[in-house]
Amino acid sequence: MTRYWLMKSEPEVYGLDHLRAERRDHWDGVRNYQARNMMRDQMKKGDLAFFYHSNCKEPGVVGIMKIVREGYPDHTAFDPESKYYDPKSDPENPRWYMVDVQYVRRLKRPIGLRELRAYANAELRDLPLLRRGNRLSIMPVTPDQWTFILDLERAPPPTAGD
DNA sequence: GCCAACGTTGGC
DNA sequence: GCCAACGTTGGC
Repeated sequence: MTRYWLMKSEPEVYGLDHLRAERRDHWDGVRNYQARNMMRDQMKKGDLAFFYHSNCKEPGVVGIMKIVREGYPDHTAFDPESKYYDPKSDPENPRWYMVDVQYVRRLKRPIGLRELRAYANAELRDLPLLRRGNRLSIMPVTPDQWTFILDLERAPPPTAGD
C-alpha cells in the first residue's frame, strides 16, 4: 500500500531544484520527534511525498518525490562540524533518523498555501498543514487529500480575489 | 523583522 | 511531575 506524505524544506536551504539536480538524496536534519517517528517507523519504500517549500515568499507544494530508502540513522547528528550536530545522538544509540528520497517531478504549477487554505474547512479539513499552529515538518497525507491536491494542479491558477 | 504557537529544557 | 524560560518554526 502506497502511503502519502508532505515534507517541508526551506528552498534557500534545500529546495526542489536541489533534489532535481541530485536526483536522489537523504532527507537529513529533522530534529523533531514526531517527524522522526514517521520517518523511522512508517515511511515505506515506494511511498510518495509532496515537496513543500516553507519559510519563503511563496510557501506551497511544488513537486513530488518518492521514498527510496526507509528510515536509518541521520549521520549528520554525529558530526560536530554539522549544523545538525546533536551530542546526545551517537552511532551506538542514534536519536535521529532520515530516509532517502528520489525526485519524481515538479508540479505544473505550485499549489500555494493560500490556495490550499481555501479548502481548510472542506476537502483538506484534516490536513495537519492547515491546522492552527502546526509545526510538523513531515506529515501524512490521506489518499483523498493527495488526489484532491493533484487535481488542483490541473485547474487554472487562482486569480487575485478568489 | 515580527511574533504567535509550539517544543524542549531544567530547576525545584 | 510541574511549569517558567527559552529556542525554533514559519507565515506574514
